[in-house]
Amino acid sequence: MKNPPPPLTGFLLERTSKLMKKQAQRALKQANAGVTVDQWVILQELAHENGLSQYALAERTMKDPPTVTRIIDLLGEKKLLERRADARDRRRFRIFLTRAGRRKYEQVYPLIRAFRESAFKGLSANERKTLTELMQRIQENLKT
Amino acid sequence: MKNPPPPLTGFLLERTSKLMKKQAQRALKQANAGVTVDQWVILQELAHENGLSQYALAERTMKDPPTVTRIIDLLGEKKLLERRADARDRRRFRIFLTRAGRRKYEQVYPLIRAFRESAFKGLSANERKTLTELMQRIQENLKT
DNA sequence: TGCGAATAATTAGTACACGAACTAAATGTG
DNA sequence: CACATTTAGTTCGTGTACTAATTATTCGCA
Repeated sequence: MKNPPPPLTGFLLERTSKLMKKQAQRALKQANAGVTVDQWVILQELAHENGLSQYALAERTMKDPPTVTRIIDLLGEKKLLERRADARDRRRFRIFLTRAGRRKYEQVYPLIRAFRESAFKGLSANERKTLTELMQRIQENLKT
Repeated sequence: MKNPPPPLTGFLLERTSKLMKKQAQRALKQANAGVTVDQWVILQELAHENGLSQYALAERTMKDPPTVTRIIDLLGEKKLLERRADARDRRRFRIFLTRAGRRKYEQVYPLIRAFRESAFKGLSANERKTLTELMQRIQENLKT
């Protein structure tokens, strides 16, 4: 059986996003950013709203709670953020960037921004909008 | 600092593909397919061309050689494929589906097909084409 | 008020991703 | 032929993903 390769529309998306993540990771490493892409996503959320709970972070980053726990452990070891107990709900932690964490965010942000620019280079505003819409519709289809 | 969330065009792609993979995984599990998505991708390539080397499989599936090694180990344990030495190049293995492997492929394929249909439901042929083109252009941008 | 259900976070176990370093075999060039 | 280079595959270490199960706390509601 030697048919032509199947129409990999499904994996086209996966491959593209995988490639994007890999290249972003390289950019971070080459710049000695000291954080991974996934760690940076957490920093980013906190930079925009400090004091989120781990569950909130998990939702916003599309990661699972155990994954967030681990990433926060790692970022905590690097002193980029800290857990503080929530006074009202003792099950919960609220996560805060440290000063070093905010500095890290501000240092790395331009890199990520430049990376995104290069990834979407040549796409018109209209095409970017189309892309966003298509992604949203696919996500809707999947959220049965 | 409580700005609105940043424009996550980069992560939109990642999130969509992550969601897609997660749901595909669930579909496989619910049907007791006995293989993961990544394992299935390998089976699929072999179903279309049996006897590929591990490097060829790595390229076609966008996975790294160590990853392919591990997945092939796992599929080998399940007796779905087997390594055979290449007579001409003793460094190389050629990977062949077993009869059980081919049966597995044929059993799982309709599931995957249905899943893809549901993911892209409502997208016109034109939109699918646009999506493919945009993915390709982004990939080109990244392959510098 | 009390007790079952839901929630926040963690732990454990398996699978995948990726870089780096390694082995063994094949290839190329002088 | 000799020796450096390349290639196929593996091993190792770290980081991420997802499921299931566990603990502690809070909520819902009779």
